[in-house]
This record gives sequence, structure tokens and C-alpha cells, in this order.
Amino acid sequence: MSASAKSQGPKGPGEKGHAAKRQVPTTSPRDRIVEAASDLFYRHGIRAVGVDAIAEAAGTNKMTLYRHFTSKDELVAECLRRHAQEIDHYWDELAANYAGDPEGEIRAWLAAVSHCVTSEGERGCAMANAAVELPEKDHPGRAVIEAAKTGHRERLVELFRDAKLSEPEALADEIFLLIEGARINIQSVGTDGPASRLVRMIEALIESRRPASSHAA
Amino acid sequence: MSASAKSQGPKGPGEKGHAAKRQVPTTSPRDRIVEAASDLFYRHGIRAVGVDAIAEAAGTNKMTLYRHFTSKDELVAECLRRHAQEIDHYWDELAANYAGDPEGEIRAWLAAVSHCVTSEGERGCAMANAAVELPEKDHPGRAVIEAAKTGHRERLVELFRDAKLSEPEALADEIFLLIEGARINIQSVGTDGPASRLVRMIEALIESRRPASSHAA
DNA sequence: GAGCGTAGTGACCGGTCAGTAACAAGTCAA
DNA sequence: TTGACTTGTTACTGACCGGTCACTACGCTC
Repeated sequence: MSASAKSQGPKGPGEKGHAAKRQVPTTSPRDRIVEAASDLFYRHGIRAVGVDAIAEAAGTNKMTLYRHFTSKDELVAECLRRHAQEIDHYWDELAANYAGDPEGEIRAWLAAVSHCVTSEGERGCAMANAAVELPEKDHPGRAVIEAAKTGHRERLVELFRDAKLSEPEALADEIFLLIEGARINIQSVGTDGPASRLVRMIEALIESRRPASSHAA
Repeated sequence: MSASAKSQGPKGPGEKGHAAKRQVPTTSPRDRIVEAASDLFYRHGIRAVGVDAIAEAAGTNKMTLYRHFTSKDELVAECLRRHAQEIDHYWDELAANYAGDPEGEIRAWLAAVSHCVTSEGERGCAMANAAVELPEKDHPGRAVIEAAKTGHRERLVELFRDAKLSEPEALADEIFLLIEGARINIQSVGTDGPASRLVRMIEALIESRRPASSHAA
């Protein structure tokens, strides 16, 4: 293929050259491997990144990688698992920060959604991208992907139900697909395409499902 | 990686064993290569398929492949180009078959959309999938992908304008993103997820944009 | 039937892939 | 200080990657 992900980035995190041979890294090799792999996978694609490049980016070596993960596929699955945890954590925090204020919760969530389809370096949803690259039904990552997507949809249902919007399930499905579409589409035409209208679309949809008795704040 | 796409399918098309050494294939090697490559790329992913497997599936050999294409990347681009042509052809035929009947045109188009998110073996939009797998900005296929996506969106605008729906551009953007989302999402959770509501969502959106004076047929 | 273009064959190139073996060196607790 | 455990290092395997080689076989046209 034209470009691989070989040997980019000098060393692992917490290094600055070759003066000090290898000052103690603050995180464990395992964590660094998962972190480096997640970053490379996201930027270049899973199949485009070799384990050597991952080990190097993590400031360690292939042998240590294989002491922690039985295979590259298992490492991929672990990256997805950790990513799913981070997403879960985001939702938990959101709910905690806006307990009793569903309107504020929706506003904060919308800001995050906007970030996902406008920021520099965004390359869509890592889960969805992985699903494209890993069609094998028995890949250990597929279960993680499916669970994450189902979970995301359920979080939306919950959010809209808390906000007392009508037909929260249908609304969640629609908004969920819009987000999925926007995040995949920016990879084809960039952030100035139809995805640039995403937030306004969602706002309009939400507005149309508001109970008749209330108005926007 | 766990599974590659090596040596599946017996020989190329138009062969049935080794009795007749190689009866004349009905199509040119070039066409067979593009066809085989497109199929393998779609089913297994672009990076998961090697040129050997493509040549074998096309009933030819690697040397002939490289006589017709300067590189695998160029072959990928040609596959995308041909796919884009087929899509264009579909839209031209649709417009021709329903000239003066925009309502019928929309119905026929919706049937095709439904097919894309329910059929066995569907793995989303080949263009979008390619965009995920080919993040390199200078890949020869990227221009094809971008043009195809922009073109699709414009076809929708045209379709809705012909049907005299209000705000055809905003409507097209919304429906376009819904379709993109549905097609990517079935790769994560299958056809029974939110994508199963896609057609009804689109129908409702279209209904809401109908001019007040007319009703559905 | 000579000449030419296209296609087929199989060996081969350097490089990279995922994954392993063997051993040295570091860390840390008892 | 010992000993167990975790890391680092180097070299390696065998398979596969994209891509090229020289050479052969066919079909067409003049």
C-alpha cells in the first residue's frame, strides 16, 4: 500500500532524546502499548499499523507487547474495550454533572457532539471504523463494538426520556443515525459537508419532540 | 491478522475445472480483475486483500494485473471509479424511468435504499468503507470517494426539488446523513438495529416537507 | 507464415508481517 | 543478599506483501 505507519514519532512518551538512557516512564508498558496502539490505529487504520510500530511508539519492544497480549487481534480488542470504558465514563460524568437538569445535560452533550464532527484530526468513530476494518465475525473486538453501539443508543434514549421528550426511542434512533452518518461522512468530504449541519438538525429534532406545555429556556 | 482473503473461490469466472485447459473467458482480463478486486475489497476490506488473491480470483495472474495497473493503489482507485460510474448509471436510469413522476421516482429510490440496509451480505457503502481504510490524503482513490459522496448528495437535492418538497437542500443533507449512518451502523450491530427504521424515518421527513396543498397518492 | 500484441507461467526481489526463543538486566520485596 | 518477577535486546522463523523478471504460448492481421 502507499503509506504505512512505520517509525513515526520519536520514542515513547516521557522521553526526550538519548541523553538519559531511558528515564523511568510514569506508566506501565501495558498502558503505554494500549495508548500508542489506539492512537496509531485511529490515525492510520488497524490493518495499516504493524506491531513493531506500536512497540516503538510505546517506547518498548515487541517482546513485551506479546507478553501482555496473546496476539495483535487481542490488543485491538483491548484498545476497543478501553475506549468503550472511556465513553462509559464520559456518560456517567455527564449524568452526574447535570443531575436533575436534563436540558443542561443535552446542551453539554451537544457541545461534545459538535466537537466530534468539527475538530482537527477527527477521523470519525473508532468503533465504527474498526467495524469496517474487521469484518470477521469471530474477531474478539466485534463484541465490544456491538456492545458500545447498543450502549450509545440506550444512553440517548435515557437522555431524551429524562428530558421528557416524546417518543424518546424513535428520536434516539434518528439522532443516533445522524451522528453515525456525520462521523463517517467527514472522512469522505471533510467537515464542511452535510455534517456541518448536524448540530442544527439535532436541535430541530429535539425541539419538535418537546412537550407542548414547555418552551426552550 | 486473524483472517486474510487468500485463495477463496476456485478459479475465475467461466471455468469449470481442468478438463479444457482454459476456454476463452467472455470478458477481458482487465474487467475480470476489477470485478474480482471490487468484490474481495468489499467483503474483506481493501488492506486485507493481496494482489495474488485478486489475480487468482480473476482467473489470471499477477503479471497481467500489473500490465493493466501500475500499482495496487491504482487498481483500488479504478474499482472505486467504476463503482461510481455504476451509481451514476443507476441515477440516470431512475430519472429516465420516472420522468415527470417524482413521487414514483422517490418510491423506487426508497426501495433501493431499503435494500442497502436489509440485504444479506451488505457491508455498507463501499465508498465510505474505503474512506475509512485509506486515510492518506494523496491516495488516488480519495478524489473519487469525495466526488461520489458530493454527487450523491446533489442527486438527492435534485430529487427532492423535482418533487417540490420544501427546503430540498436541508432535507437532502438530513436524509443523506441518515443513510450514511444506517449503512455504517449495520456493520456494527447488524440490520435489526436503528437502521431498521431508516425507511420510515425518511418517509416521515419527506411527508413533513410536502407542500401544504398536496397529499400523498 | 512472419510479425506483433496480449496473456500466462513461475521464479524471484527486498521488505514487512505476526509471532517466538534465549538471555541479559533491572526492580523490588523478603 | 537472595530470589522472583518484569522488562529490554537481539536475532530469528516462516509466511506474505507489492512488484518485477525472463520466457513462453496464443490469436490476430498483413
